[in-house]
This record gives sequence, structure tokens and C-alpha cells, in this order.
Amino acid sequence: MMEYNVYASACPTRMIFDRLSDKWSLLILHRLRGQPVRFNQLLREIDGISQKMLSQTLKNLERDGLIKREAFPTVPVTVEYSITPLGKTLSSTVGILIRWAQDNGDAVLAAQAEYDERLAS
Amino acid sequence: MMEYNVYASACPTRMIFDRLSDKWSLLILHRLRGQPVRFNQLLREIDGISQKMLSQTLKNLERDGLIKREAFPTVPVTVEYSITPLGKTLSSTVGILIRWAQDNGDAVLAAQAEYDERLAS
DNA sequence: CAGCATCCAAGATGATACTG
DNA sequence: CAGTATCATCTTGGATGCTG
Repeated sequence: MMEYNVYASACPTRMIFDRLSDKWSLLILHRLRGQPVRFNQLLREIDGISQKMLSQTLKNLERDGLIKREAFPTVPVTVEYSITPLGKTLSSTVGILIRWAQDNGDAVLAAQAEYDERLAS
Repeated sequence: MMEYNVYASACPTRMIFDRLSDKWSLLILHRLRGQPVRFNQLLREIDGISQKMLSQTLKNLERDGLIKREAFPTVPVTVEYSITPLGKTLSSTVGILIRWAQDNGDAVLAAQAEYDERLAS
């Protein structure tokens, strides 16, 4: 198996990693891990995201083959975003990452408080 | 166990997740998973990072309790960054994420190419 | 409903020069 | 060597109006 140097910018692995290291991609992918979700529902649920960034991030994820966009000919039109098999494999990893944050959030916040305290004194 | 809504911006888990969802944090953490590394070595190895962002990201990771900074009174001064036990638990998850990118990079690039092809035609 | 286009503001990131 | 300071730029976001 071919091994890459992930710290080199030309490395394909690094390219993918960079693509996903933005503010919204992994969070949205995680939200889509279950049932399909509609655009405006995502907009309501993902706190703090703008319509523009949601639209842009969904398009990128679709381009990466991680999610699928399906439009239904209702009036007005209905659009559902769902996860692909490829995306599914990634979202389970993201789930582990979020679980980590869930489990260790307190420790991180405590470390931050202690760090800030040391600076102030 | 308390459960949070990770999609709400006030959620502690979401706050931690947001903190780590920047361009460099996870990559640097991953690089530090083994032996301690010095500042300029990181600067050389992490392709594309600027001195400013390296400095800033290291400071944030230290504040989060994920890495440790140690200065040695040599001339000129030597500084080593190493991972903490808390950081270790996160870096193994990041390793899984990078492994995913390693294994599925080709599939993503293929999806991107196909997507672009569909648009061009 | 599910977007796109535009303009402007704010924040994140980068390049360069300088220092103990 | 390991940074900081300053200025420039690129990315991201908010607001608004418009469309099928």
C-alpha cells in the first residue's frame, strides 16, 4: 500500500483533509448521517450557519461524493440531502470525534480556564 | 450521562468542535502524537503553514490542554512541543480521520472529477 | 421552498520585518 | 531558535432582493 506524507501540501490525503477542515463540512455531514434532511431544516438546525455557507458547503460535499442531493417535483420544490455510502464511512469517524468532544469538553474547558488564570496572575 | 445538541452554538461540545475545526489544529496535533517536536521543525514539516498560524495554533492547543510547551535554557533557546495524555486521546481519533482520507482519497477525487465533468457537458 | 446574486463588514490567514 | 508586530489579503458571514 502506498503511503503518503500527509504534512506535504501536494499529498492527496492532505488535500482531502484540507477540504474537510472547514467550519461546517464535518458538522453537516454528521447531521446527515441518518434520515434525509431538507435545506431549510438544516438551516434552522445548524445554529449559526448562513444560507450562503450552507448552500456552498452542501455543494462541496456533493461534489466530494459524500452526500446526495435529490429534488422532488412538488410545488414548491422539495430538496432532500442524504448521505452516500462513502459519506457514511466518514460520518462514523466524525461521530467518534464528536463523542470525544462530548466526553472531554469539560477537561478542555478546565484547561482553558487554568491557562487564562495563570496568565492573569 | 448528559446529552447535548451539538448543532446548537451554545452547546459545549459544539464549542470544542468549533475550536478544533480550523485549518491547522488537528494536523498539528497529529504530527505531535509521537516524540516532542521543536517549533522550526514543525514550521518546515507542516507544508504551507505560516509562522504566525503555527504560533497561534500551538498556543490554542496548549490552552486547550492538548499539548505541552517546554523551553530549555540553551543559547539560543530550544522549545519542544509534546502531546498531553488528553491530547493523546484526541490524536488517535484524528489518526482514524487521516486514515480515512488515506483510504478514500481516490474515491473523493474521482467523485469530484465526475461532478465537474457533468457540469462541463 | 430552495436557492442565486450582490454588496459590504468582519474575521481568519498570510508575508514581511524585527527581536531576545 | 522561537517567536512578536505590523500591514495586506483572502475567506467567511450578514443583509437584502430576486427567482422557478
